[in-house]
Amino acid sequence: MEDQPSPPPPPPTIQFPVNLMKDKRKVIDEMDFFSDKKDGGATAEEANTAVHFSEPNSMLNFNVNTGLHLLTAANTGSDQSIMEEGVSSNSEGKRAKSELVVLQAELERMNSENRGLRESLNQATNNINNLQMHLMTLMQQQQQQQQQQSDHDSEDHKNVNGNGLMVPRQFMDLGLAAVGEADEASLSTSEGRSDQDQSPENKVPKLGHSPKSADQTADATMRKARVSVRARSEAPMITDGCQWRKYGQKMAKGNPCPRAYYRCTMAAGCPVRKQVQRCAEDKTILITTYEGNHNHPLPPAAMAMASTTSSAARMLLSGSMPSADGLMNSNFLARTLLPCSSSMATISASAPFPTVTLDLTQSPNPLQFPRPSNQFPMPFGNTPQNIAAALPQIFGQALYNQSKFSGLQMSQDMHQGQNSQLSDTVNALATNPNFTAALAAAITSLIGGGSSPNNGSDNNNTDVGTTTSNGSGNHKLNSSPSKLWN
DNA sequence: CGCCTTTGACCCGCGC
DNA sequence: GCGCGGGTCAAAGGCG
Repeated sequence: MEDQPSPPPPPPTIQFPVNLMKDKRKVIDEMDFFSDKKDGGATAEEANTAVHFSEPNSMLNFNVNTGLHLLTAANTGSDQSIMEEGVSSNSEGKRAKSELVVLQAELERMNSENRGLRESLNQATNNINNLQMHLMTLMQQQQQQQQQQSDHDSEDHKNVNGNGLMVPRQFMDLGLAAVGEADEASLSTSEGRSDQDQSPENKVPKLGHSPKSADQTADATMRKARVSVRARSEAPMITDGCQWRKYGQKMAKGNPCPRAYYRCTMAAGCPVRKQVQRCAEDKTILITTYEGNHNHPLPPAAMAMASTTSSAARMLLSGSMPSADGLMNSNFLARTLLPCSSSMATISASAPFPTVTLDLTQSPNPLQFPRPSNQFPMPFGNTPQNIAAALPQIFGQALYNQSKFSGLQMSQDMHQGQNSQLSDTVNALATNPNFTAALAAAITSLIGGGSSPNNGSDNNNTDVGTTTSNGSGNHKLNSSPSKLWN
């Protein structure tokens, strides 16, 4: 119904039918049978329109509340007016009806317009979130590069495992010897792992059960590391930019609401799963649990959650191998890495899998962290769309803090010195109310038109083997990106 | 007709 | 070994 250019002024809704009627009348005038009726009707219409154009808005109001107004007029008005209305009650009723129709049409039009505006607003919000995400990813990349550089510069402050990957000393000290390798495996599991006809990744045995290789252990950990998001939402699912397909639903014990299982269908064999369940205590709270890492490039909106889950998994890997020490360390991490949101982010030791739980239901604006210079405020509300986009910031910051905490981070001065442009950009973002413009400028200055935003390698996507012919028998996957954006 | 959801069956791990 | 619960599969049906 876009044929009408949706004119802004209200009057046209009244004018249109008039013109149409006049035009039609001339044509139909040939037929006597219709001409009589049309004349009668037309006169009534014309009378209506005449009234409409001659009368001020008060007339419109009068017509809106026709019935009530007539009664009040009957109570207070003169007899003459009553008589006149009685005589012309027919045409009055017609006029009221037509006006009602017109108003309803107007209301409908405004509703649809409102809908469209809301959609575009959502889109704009998503775009902003995506841009934020890109900026965050770039920052993380830069930090990683600096970490690698600092690795060469000051080796006495770091632990380097056999593969040359840096491992936070803090975590190594807690007996997490496999972390480094696991981390590496998780980051690039596609590297020549034509390993034994390994069971599908979703059937990885529980950790520590069998003497698997470190790679497998890492895979299992990455697979099992989970990010749980609690958010208030009426929607059945939070919008995270990914394309999901429901593959199961179960009644979970202790919760009257069923738990739905989704798998990412943006690429064949993508191991990412998510579970969606309403909170038993408060059904307005939606609990979404993510698991795994995407093995494909993602649209910007989806990179948010991908970055989050991957970052969370890495954080868990760094701090919570399934040992008591690890889990204790995780809780320590949760408090340390997310100091301003201790009630918001928790790492569960009781869950069968290491799980980061983000509770976004408590604070009215939980994303407004007290922050160092490289953290973003989130000028948005706690909507499901924003939650997804907010998470990578949380974990990005967590990773940043983690690396800094573990002594891998270069000094803040050095960091800022090398990233003066970045810091300026971020500060501009933080202070500029015109966030979108500032963000666009920031991205432009940062990227300089160089990097492609949708490159799957620029986020935390683990390149989990595009060749992994997911043995889970999932062959009905569709990779058509037809509904990427819900 | 293809894609998606639904839903019962099945598998697996774990505790008793 | 058995039952329970979580997770996944896959046939069937719905929908656009």
